[in-house]
Amino acid sequence: MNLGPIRSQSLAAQVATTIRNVAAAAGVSVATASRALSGSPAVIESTRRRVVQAAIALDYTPSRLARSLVTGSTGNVGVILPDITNPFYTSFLAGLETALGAQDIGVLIGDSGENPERENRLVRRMSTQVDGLVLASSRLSDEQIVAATSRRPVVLANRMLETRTELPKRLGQVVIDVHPGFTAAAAHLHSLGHRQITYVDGPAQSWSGRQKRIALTLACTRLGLPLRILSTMRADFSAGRTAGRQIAAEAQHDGTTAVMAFNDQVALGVLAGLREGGKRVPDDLSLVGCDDSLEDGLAWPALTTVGSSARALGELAAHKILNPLGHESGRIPTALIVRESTERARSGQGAPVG
Amino acid sequence: MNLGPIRSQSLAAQVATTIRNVAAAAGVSVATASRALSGSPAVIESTRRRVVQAAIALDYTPSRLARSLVTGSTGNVGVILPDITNPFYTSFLAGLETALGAQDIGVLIGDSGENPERENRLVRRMSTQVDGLVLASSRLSDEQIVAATSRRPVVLANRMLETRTELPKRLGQVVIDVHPGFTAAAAHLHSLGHRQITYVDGPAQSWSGRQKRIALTLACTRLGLPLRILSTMRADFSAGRTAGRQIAAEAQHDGTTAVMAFNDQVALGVLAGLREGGKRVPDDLSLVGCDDSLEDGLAWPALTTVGSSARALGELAAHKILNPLGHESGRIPTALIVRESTERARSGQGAPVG
DNA sequence: ATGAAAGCGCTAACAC
DNA sequence: GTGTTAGCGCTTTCAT
Repeated sequence: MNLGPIRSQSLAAQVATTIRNVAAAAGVSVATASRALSGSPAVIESTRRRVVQAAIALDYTPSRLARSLVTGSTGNVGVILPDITNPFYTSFLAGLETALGAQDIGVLIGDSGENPERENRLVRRMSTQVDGLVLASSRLSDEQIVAATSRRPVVLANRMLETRTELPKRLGQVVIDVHPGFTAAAAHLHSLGHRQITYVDGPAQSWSGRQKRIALTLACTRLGLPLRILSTMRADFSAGRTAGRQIAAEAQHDGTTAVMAFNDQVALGVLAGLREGGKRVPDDLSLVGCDDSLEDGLAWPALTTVGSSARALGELAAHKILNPLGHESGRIPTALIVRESTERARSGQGAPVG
Repeated sequence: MNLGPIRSQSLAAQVATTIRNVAAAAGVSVATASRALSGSPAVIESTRRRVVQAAIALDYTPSRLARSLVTGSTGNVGVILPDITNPFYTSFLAGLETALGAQDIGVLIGDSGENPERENRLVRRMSTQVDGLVLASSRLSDEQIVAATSRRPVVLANRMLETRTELPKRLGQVVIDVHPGFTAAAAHLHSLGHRQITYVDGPAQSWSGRQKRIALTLACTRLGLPLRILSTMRADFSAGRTAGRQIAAEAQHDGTTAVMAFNDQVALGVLAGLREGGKRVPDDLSLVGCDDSLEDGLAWPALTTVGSSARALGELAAHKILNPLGHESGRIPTALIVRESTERARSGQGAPVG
C-alpha cells in the first residue's frame, strides 16, 4: 500500500528525514513517534517497536536544533580558552570534553587569544546555543562576567571574582590551589641550601599568575628567602628562554642558585636559555616548573615541578556546569613533584662556561 | 505611553529577550525588525535606527537555534580529532578555529580517542547542528565516511579515501604531502654517511602513517639505504622512549646510526630512551623527527625534523569546508629542517656507556 | 495509549 | 516599506 509520494532519494542535496517521515512510516502520529523515541512510558511496547524500527530504517537523526528550541536546553556547553595551543588548556579541554561527552553533552570551543573583546564576542555568540559557559583564565572584567551570568550559567576556571562583587547565582568557580605546591617548592629549595631564588613570572594581568606570585612571595618571606621576580609578557617557551639567558648572565652577581617558573613551558625555555648561557641544570642552578604538563622524561634533566592536574580542573568544571548547585568554589590541590632538575646548592659558582 | 506589560526584570531565571520584544519596543512588526537587524535594504533608515536602538536597549541577541532552524544553515562546523592533547592536532585546531572564527563560524569539537565507534557517534551527534564536518585523521571506514557525506559536507584532513571508492560530492580532502620532506631527510642522512636507518613508526592503521612509511621506504630504496622499521601502538612520547631504549641496546648489532621518528613526540621519546640506554644524540646516533611541532630549542639537542604546518592544514581545511567547490585535494608541502640532532656518522660505534 | 494542535524564535514568501 | 502568514522540526499540553 502506497501512502503518499515516497521521498525520492535522488543524489541531489538530501532532505534529511524528519520525525514526520518516521511517524508516517510507522503509521502513527508525530506525537506518538516523539514519545516512542524519547522513551515515554505512555506508549505501548508494540507501537514503540514499530516506531523505532521505522526510525532505524530511515536512518533518522532527530534535529537538535528543533528539540532545543522547544525544550530550551541545547545539550551543549561553550568553552573559551585563552590559547588552544597551550598544553595546560589542552589538558583542561580534554578533561572537560571527556566528562561532558560521557553525558552526551557537546562542546563548542573558542580561542580568545587572551583578548577580552574577542572573548566577549565569543560569549555572546555562544550564549544562544549552549546551556552553560566555561571560561578558562578569563580576561573579562568582573562586571562582564557577571553580565554573562545573566545569559547563561557560567563556570570560571582558573580565576575568581574579587569578592567585593556580589557573587551572582549561576556562577561557579574552579581553581587550582597553588599554595601547597609553591610552599613545598620554596621549602624544598631552602632545604637544599638555596639562598636566592629567581622567579620567572607570567603575564601580570592573569589571576592565576597573581596567585602564584602571592603564594611564592609568602612562602619565601616565611623562610627568610630572598626572591627576585622576572616578568615576562607571555608565559611561553621563548619568554622563558630569554629570561634564562638573562639569569645565566647575572647569576654570579645576584647570587641566584635556583629558578622557579610560572609554568613548565617557561621552565623549558629557561632550561634552554641557561644552557645557552653556559649554565647547567641542576649542577649550576636548580630549576622548578609548574603544572606538571610535561611527560616525565620529556625534559632533560627531568623537571621538578609544582604538579596540578589541568585535566582534573577540566573535569571539575564539567561537573560544576552540569549542576550549578553550591557556591563553594572547587579546588584542585597542588603538590611538589621532585625530579632531577633540583639539587643541593653548590657553595661557589661553578666555573662559567662558554 | 505604556505598551502592554513591561517584562518584569526579576532576579529569577531570565527570559531572554526575543525579536518580538524588540519589534514591540520599536513599534514595528516582527518581520520588519528581522529585516532591519539583518540589514535588508528594504527597510527605511529611520525605522532601522529605531529597531537597532531597541535591540541594543534590550540587550537583544538573536537565537541562533531559531534562525538555523528556518534558514537551514547553522553557522557552525564540527571538528573531530583523534586526540586533543596532541600538539599536531592542537595546532591544526588552532588554524581551523582562527580561519573559521574570522568568518564568524563556530566550532564544535569532539575527541574520538582514535576510536571509530566513538567517532561515528560524534558524527551523528554533530550532524544536525553543523554545516559541515572536518574529520582529522579519521579512523572511519571509507563506507562510513561516504555515509557521513550524505548528512553534511565533509572535509577529511590527513587522510584520503581509497580511490577505488567513487568520490562523493561534498567531500573534500586536505593532506600533508610527506614525500618531499621524507625524501630530503633520507638524502640528508645518506649524505652524512649513515648506512642503516631505523624508523620508529606510529600506529599501523593510520593513513598518514602509511604515507610516511611509503615515502621513506621509497626514498631509502632509491638510495640503496637499508631501512629497519619499528612499530609502536601509539605515536607518543612513551612509545618513542621504549623504542629508543631498544635501539640503544641493539645498535651495535644491527649497525643503526640514524633514527627517524613518526612525529616529534615520538622523537622526543626516542631521545630520552637513547639517553637512558647510554647513547648520545647526535654523537652516537642521529635523530630526525616529523611535524616541526616543537618550538625550536625545546628539545636538546635541537631536533632535525620533517617540517609541515599543522596550522596551515587547519586553515586549508577551513577553506575547503567553507567552499566545497573543486575536488582537487589540498596539499601542504613538507621540507626538511636541519638542526642539531643529525650529524656525520661516526665510523665505529662509540664506546658503549652504562 | 494515541492524536490534534499550539508554539519555541526566527525568516521568507506573499500581500498591500 | 511594512505587515500578515506560514512553517523550519520538534515537544507538550489537552482532548479523546
